[in-house]
Amino acid sequence: MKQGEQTKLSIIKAANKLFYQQGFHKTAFSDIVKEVGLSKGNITYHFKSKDDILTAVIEHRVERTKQILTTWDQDYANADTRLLCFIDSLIDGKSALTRYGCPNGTLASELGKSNELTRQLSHRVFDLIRQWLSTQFLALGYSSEQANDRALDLFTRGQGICVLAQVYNDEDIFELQVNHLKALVSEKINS
Amino acid sequence: MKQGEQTKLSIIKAANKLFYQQGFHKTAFSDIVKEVGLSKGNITYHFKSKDDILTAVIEHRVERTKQILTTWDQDYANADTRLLCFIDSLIDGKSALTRYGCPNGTLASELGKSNELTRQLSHRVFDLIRQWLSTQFLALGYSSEQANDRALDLFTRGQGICVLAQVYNDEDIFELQVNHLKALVSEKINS
DNA sequence: GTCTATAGCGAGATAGAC
DNA sequence: GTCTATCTCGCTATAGAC
Repeated sequence: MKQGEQTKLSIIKAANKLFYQQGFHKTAFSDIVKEVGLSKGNITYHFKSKDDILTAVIEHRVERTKQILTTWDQDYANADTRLLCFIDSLIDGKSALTRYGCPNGTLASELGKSNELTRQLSHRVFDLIRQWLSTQFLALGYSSEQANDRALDLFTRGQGICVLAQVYNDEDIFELQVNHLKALVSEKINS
Repeated sequence: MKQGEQTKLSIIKAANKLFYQQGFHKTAFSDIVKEVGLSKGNITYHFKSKDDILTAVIEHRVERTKQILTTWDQDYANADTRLLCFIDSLIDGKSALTRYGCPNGTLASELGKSNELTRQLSHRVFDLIRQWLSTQFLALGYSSEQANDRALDLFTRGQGICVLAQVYNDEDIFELQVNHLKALVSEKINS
């Protein structure tokens, strides 16, 4: 990787972290400067505005999500194992998810209010995950329509749990509720 | 109501609307000034800072929520009717809920990241609703523990639906998913 | 490609007349 | 209690040296 690309990536990672932990509007350009440890001018050289950084961050999240889903596809042969793997990944991230909410959900909530462009970008991450979930349920033997319903339901509940757990700042609520989601995977078809 | 109180209320209502539609950090003091139609100095006379306005807005939401729940308690005798009324109120508000998300959920998501005080204030609105839901399920014959579970589940799903519907900007997803929630009320006990 | 310096604006908050 | 005028600061963005 070229030096410029490396710098760009470090900026994206720093911004990604701050947008997640503080929110987009609360995060100032100077916060990113501090976090990444380079000069303000240098960052502006790579991204001409804060909105440009935001776009890059969301693109980065899209790519990262693709990677993870592909890895799961490669590592696990069975759809139910994959789905449980998805759910376990929520448990693994419970500390951050409880403290800051879902990275994609909270960003979408914040930006969706005012910014149509970024709402559509967030939309893409959501689609990736929904489609992947739907594909797994399809492999489990559900009909196309049922699989979509299951995927949407599982996803919706995951988002809701993140909101509630954050409000109550309670990892136990998070873990308990997420474990309930496992029933959605193991339930009998047409039940 | 005294004149000062009236003015205070109009400021709170304007801020409430803007915090909902734009988010807290995106809403500038001057936005509130424009919305309420009074001078900047006058607003500062009633609330010395933006954070003060925020606190008042949340208090206002708490009181408003109490009012609504009390009204439902008075107007409907049966717990299942009350619960359906809650769900129908979501359908009624689907346009705004899809466009801007849940007022309490999105505010909590935004503020919970950084501000412990306001996270706890949001917490109060959530508790009111959760407790009320739990009370209704208790009246339906569920055990105390089951009633709490049902309430949390219903609430969690409602929040998740708001997030998804906002991301996709799709009122149909919203209405469809919310209608699914009615099953939680009419399901047989211990099912 | 990275830096320092600064421009220009709008934010939140204050002072004081009426 | 409401207004106008103003202050100060921190924000995003730009210019130009190295």
